[in-house]
Amino acid sequence: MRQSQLFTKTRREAPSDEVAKNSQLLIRAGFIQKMTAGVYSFLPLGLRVLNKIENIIREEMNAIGGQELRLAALQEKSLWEKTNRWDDAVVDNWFKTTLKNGNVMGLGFSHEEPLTDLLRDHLRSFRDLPIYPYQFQTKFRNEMRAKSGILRGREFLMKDMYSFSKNEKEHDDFYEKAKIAYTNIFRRAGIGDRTYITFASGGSFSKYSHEFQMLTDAGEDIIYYNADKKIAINKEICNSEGLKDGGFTDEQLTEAKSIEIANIFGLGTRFSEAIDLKYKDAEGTSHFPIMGCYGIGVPRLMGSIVEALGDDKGIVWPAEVSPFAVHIIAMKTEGVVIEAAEKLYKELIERGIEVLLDDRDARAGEKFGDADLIGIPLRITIGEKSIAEGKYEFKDRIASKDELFDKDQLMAYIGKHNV
RNA sequence: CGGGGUGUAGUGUAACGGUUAACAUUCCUGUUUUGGGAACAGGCGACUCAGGGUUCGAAUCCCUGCACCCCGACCA
Repeated sequence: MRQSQLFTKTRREAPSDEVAKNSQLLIRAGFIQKMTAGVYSFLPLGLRVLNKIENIIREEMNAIGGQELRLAALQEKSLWEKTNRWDDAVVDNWFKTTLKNGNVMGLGFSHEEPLTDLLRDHLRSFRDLPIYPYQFQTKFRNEMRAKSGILRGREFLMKDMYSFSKNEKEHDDFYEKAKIAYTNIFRRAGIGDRTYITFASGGSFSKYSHEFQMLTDAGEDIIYYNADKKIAINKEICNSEGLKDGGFTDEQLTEAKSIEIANIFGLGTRFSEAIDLKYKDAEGTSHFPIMGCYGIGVPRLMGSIVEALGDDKGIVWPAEVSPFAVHIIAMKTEGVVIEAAEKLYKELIERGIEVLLDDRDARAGEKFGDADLIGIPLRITIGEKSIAEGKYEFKDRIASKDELFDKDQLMAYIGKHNV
């Protein structure tokens, strides 16, 4: 991509109503735009990141047997009445809308009901289990108060997986696999070192659940964690009973603010019973599958990465989620400089590397400033100096200065850090 | 949903109840520049959120609405 053709532009200042670091940087760098409170549009750069994150999640879900599908966003009343989740007194963040014929429909805030209902058409025998359908879908939640940029929106993309198992053991085995998959996701997204599997309350479905909490002051939760053992417990259940049930012994626990970027929990047979989803075992007896639910808010993960890694100059993207792998800065728009930059640009693209080429007619300071703000991890500066030496000026986003590489070194480095 | 605050060019800010609503930046023209947000000159861009009211006169004061932000509660 040529930066001169990118329709988004950076800005020096964030709008005054944006207070959160994640949305300030993402708006300034041209990744997102706010439509209204809690509702953001994703621009070309932002969508690239969203798609990168989505693909990491997809790969990890597929790796543990997930099958992707896509349910409808519009939800019908009668189905949700079966599980007693239609009434606004029970679920207070529904968005509801009325059809021309007067029927009321809801915009899905979660999808346990429609998926369970869908499976009534496909699940017959114990041979059909276990199954792990999942989707990426826009969720609508009528939050009392949207806040913190893209960390808590009223409309957001979510990956939600649901597991259907024959028995508790089968469910537990998968639940553990899901934990590992999630751990892989956050490691690949560059925040593994500060994300903790956190023993937490199970809400209305089960006594306990597991949250993936990333340490950040921008978060809304408080957890107690132990960095050495990589364990944590949510403050809401950090009492003698919770500690005992979570298997905590006498670890030193540190209190910290954190954000819940994912949550997994067992649903038991609450939904399969209410919606009457059954299968027959080898003896021909009917049973309700044991269900589990595994969610990740995609924009929230994106915002959390910005919160965690961004510095005073801008965003710092980990390699796997960066909108581009390499940012080439052409110091001039004419002569040998732009020729050399174009040549490298094409060469890298031929090697399958995603490159953003800053070919704008702008001054060096502005280009470097924008590059820092946009946060692509690898930067190559093409100018007369290095061309004369036959070298490439290379800089990691978080390094303090450039290094001079020859072509082989450069390609080797990019190959090693490109994903 | 309770409490508090704020709405002025694309963005950030200013303007005692009193000129043609100012400054910076962005953007456009031109000249000179060209390795960490250049200099000069010129120019575009605002019914001051909406609707009422007070006043000789309202961006400014009052009322209503809407929107946004913050704190809290809530977050299946």
